[in-house]
Amino acid sequence: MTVSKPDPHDSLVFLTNRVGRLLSNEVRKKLEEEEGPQALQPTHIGVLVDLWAQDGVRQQDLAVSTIKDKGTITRTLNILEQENLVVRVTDRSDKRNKRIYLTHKGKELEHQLLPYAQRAIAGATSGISQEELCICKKVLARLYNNLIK
Amino acid sequence: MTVSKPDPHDSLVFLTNRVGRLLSNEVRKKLEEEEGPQALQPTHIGVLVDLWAQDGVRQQDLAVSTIKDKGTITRTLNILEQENLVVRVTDRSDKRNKRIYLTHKGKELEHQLLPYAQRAIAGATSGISQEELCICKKVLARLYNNLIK
DNA sequence: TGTTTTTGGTTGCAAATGCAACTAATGATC
DNA sequence: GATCATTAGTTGCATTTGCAACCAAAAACA
Repeated sequence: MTVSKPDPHDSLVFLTNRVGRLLSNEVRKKLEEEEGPQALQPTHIGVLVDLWAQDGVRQQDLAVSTIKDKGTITRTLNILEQENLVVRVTDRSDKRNKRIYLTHKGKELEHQLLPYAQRAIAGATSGISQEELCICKKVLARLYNNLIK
Repeated sequence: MTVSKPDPHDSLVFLTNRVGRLLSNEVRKKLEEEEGPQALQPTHIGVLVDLWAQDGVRQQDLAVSTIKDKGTITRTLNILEQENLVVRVTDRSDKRNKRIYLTHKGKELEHQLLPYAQRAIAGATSGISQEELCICKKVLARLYNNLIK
């Protein structure tokens, strides 16, 4: 009986990781070309992305949603706070919690960054049909939801 | 004119990065549950994955294909060599190049690791139709090919 | 109410990473 | 053939990361 050799490059684990990193690099590269050296690390942007979806969340929530250690979140927020992109507000009803809010500058940044992400995606998706792309995103979203719980 | 607020969570950049990391973590977790603490880091496995597809390549090729700094590859290979998973062979016709070959142990590892990856994928893809999954992978593969050149 | 457990956030430490400077080998140009 | 430019790999350094130990606040329980 013949068993076809499994191709790792055909695996979802491989594909999502590589495409993810390549896309991030692409965004970063385009950003640097036009805006000069970037202080913001991928993780910093990852945290911001989650805050853009919803702010006022706790550090612990960010750790879970960004899939990072909570110590990493602490330090990332130190930097974002220095850059005046976010503020930490201690929860008065439960002083263990710190709620993270975007500043005006932090909210602005989304609009600045978005075009670069869109351009990177546009470049990468050229020659791929809209329907298939749409299905791909739908599947990824379902994978995401399956995995975060 | 109304512009719908862009949802970062709907972006390919976001989805591929998160799903990729979640899947990798899943594999790692399952692996540790059954095999105890793991010495191999994600990057190490990433290099191995490329070697499983084809070995005898140069360090520089690995740096490009794994999307990592070449210094990182040097150090990763130091560890993989210590673990007797790969060997470095200086190219006789061009002494700058070192060709990386899998050892027997290195080749074996693919078969050991694969079930964990497959189980992680099976868990994540439950409830998703085969066709859609197939399209998703096809699109990711095309994105990958668009991005690496 | 007093004690124990749990939870959110911070910090120390060791390992990993990207960048830039460096060395060695090859290729290009004169 | 000597000199200069390029390429592959290594190394030093500063930054990032995850883990584990820690502290403070709240919850659970007696």
